[in-house]
Amino acid sequence: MGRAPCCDKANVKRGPWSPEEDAKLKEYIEKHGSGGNWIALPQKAGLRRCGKSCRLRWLNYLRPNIKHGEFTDDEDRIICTLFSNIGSRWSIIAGQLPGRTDNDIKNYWNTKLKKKLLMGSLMLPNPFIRPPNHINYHQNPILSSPTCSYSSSLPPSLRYYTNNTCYNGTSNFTPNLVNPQAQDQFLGPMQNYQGKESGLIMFGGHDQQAASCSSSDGSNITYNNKDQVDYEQLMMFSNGGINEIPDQKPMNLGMFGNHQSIGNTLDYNMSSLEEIKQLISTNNLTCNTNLNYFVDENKTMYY
DNA sequence: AAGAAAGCCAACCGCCAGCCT
DNA sequence: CAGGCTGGCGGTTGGCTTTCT
Repeated sequence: MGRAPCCDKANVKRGPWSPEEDAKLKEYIEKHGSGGNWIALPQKAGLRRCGKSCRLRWLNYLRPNIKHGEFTDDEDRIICTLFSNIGSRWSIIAGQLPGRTDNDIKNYWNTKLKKKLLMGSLMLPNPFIRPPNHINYHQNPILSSPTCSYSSSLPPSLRYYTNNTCYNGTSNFTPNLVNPQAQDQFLGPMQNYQGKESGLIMFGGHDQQAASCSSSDGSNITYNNKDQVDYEQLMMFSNGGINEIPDQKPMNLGMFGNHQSIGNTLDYNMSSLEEIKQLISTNNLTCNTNLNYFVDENKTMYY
């Protein structure tokens, strides 16, 4: 037997809220509060709506001090920095942006910010993306390879490098790039920064709103399932090499998109979820390479 | 000018953790 | 302790708007 529905769907109104409904809900909550029971609220307020719908309407639209309209550059940077640290924890991110809702931020990220970042119009205080003068191509065996090429239409700091020779920490190898066009989709800025190892940024995910990186794109980064990628294959695109990671944490590895976790067994000097939350709560939003990832007790890596 | 495609975002869906009985 | 209920959350959808051809 399936789960009982939270309301009688045949008898509740769905779709956009009318001004009259908004007024009823607002008036009721301002007078009585939600009473800690959203399921019972619509009946008390005289609304033919599902309790969940009321809650969402209140939180995302009606409650006081909601900020609508354009996001500022500062907000952009905070969202990107937090996303690179903790992933799509929209409610946590929203907690750092007074007046913004998780839904707003999620929509903004999916529709605009991801693209803005990709096009290079947003510079981040982020180790993934370095100003052009910090790139040292010649110390990077991938980027100094004669087979390396990049998309010149993008600014240097955001060029997507493609390469037929990669380095796995020990030796060069030729990856199995099935679809040459796919290379541009998953090879993010691979840069050498002040002697540190290169990073990889993946944009996109699997759904219609994601930019790229679908499992059908022919890339040689393969997904074990919707949420996981094969960690070692991902590492192959790191200049640093797998063996260097645990001690020095040289990897600037970020994932932008829907991927939530990467299964692995590496024993990092890890940052816990609590530490991440602490970081957020103290507003120390400067991106730190130590916090590009963390691993939970199940050894699932989060980005 | 009109149809198609892309963008945008409010709202919905379903899962899950935590509380309560 | 088990099971039901609820709120909270992230992912997804669908329809309206805007832009492109």
